[in-house]
Amino acid sequence: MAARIPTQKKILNAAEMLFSRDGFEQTSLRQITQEAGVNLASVNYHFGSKKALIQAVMARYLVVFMPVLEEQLKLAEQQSELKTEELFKRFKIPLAKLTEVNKHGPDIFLRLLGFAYSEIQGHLRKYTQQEFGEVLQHLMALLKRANPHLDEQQMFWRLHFILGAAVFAQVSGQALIEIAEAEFNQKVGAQDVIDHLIPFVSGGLEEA
Amino acid sequence: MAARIPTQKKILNAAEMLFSRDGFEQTSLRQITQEAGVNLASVNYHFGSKKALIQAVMARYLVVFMPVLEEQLKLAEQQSELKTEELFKRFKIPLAKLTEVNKHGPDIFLRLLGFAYSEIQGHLRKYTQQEFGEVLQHLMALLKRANPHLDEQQMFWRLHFILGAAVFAQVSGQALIEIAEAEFNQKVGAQDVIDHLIPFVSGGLEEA
DNA sequence: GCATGATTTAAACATGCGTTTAATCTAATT
DNA sequence: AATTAGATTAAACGCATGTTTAAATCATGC
Repeated sequence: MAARIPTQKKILNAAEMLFSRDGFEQTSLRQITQEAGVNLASVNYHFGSKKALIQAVMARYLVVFMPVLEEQLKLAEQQSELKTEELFKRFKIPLAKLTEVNKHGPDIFLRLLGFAYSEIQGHLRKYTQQEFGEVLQHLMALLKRANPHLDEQQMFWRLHFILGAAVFAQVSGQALIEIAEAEFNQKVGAQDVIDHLIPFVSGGLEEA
Repeated sequence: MAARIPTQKKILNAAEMLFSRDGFEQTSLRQITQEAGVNLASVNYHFGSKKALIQAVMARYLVVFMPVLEEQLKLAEQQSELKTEELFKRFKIPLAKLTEVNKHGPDIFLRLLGFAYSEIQGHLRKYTQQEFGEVLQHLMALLKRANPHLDEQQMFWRLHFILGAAVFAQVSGQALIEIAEAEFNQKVGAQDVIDHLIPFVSGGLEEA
């Protein structure tokens, strides 16, 4: 018993935990390797660089998340009437799928994504844009169909505001959740935050 | 002629330019002092530390912005009917006042504020909260009056989403503005971004 | 059971940061 | 003109980071 966990997985798990808690830049390789119980040099041996490790951590979730999201958007596309809020709600399905990667997969992934966007590291922006670009354009097209009363410029800015609200909610997430829990005396999960977020961004986008 | 500019002001100007362009953490004292044409050690001599320099840069704008904002909120308070969008629009007055500090004062201040909130440096969070806390609570109370249909929890989360959208818009600001200008063939200022932001956050907040 | 290639290890490397030091220069006062 | 307090300077300090090195260890196939 005590199935031996390969070094790479040990590193990925420790990195994921620390990245999602503190952010990419704020987490050092020394913290990661200590947490993982492996040698400092093994990150560069197995992954090549910190950048590559970050991408590997993201990849574990993206390969699950992306196809399911794309599938959901295709389903939405086939419907005759297209409502904004319904479109956003479809994000919940690929998100829920991430529990298969990790019990707290959805929470972790959203926080990672938040840091990926808020830390303006070029390589990460390029990477996520590369991974997300197509799907985001798909989403944009559908949102335009659902909101024909908005012109290109309004749509452009509002989409980025939405992104900002979502990212900020995740990055400030744990601190905010703790405040909310203390304030309202009830447990709050990342999923609950999403449930608050969806009507907000829908209302903001649809506003005349 | 060629009125001699004191070292402190040279440092503040250079720091402000670099901080608002790249963020606080991303800007080193060596960059600042080189840009200002002064010695590296003079920052610590005149300001004590980098932290203190950051606060000094913020202070030049806060001392102008805050009293005018508070004044506007007081005016809003006296009105019988309180509309969300009108409340947000009142931010434009203290913001416009910042042109007295610097021609691009509003743009610069908003970006600085964005970085102040997105970079989770404890001391900055504490500082801005200390400066802003009272006014933010004032705003929160007024928004509650304008939106009696929302419960405490909805209000809590939506306010933070709004903050996120605003912060993100400013931090990603220059990149987004450049994209928008290329896309729509017209000049875009930070003020224009605000004009797009206000209906979005108003709609999002009011949503049933 | 040994040879070989993959892995792990401790140590050093190179770089950049904020800060401090101590000497030098400047300008006003006596 | 000498003194003195303030301002500036070049250099170094101490620390943390990601990365690289080269030796030691491990595991696997013959």
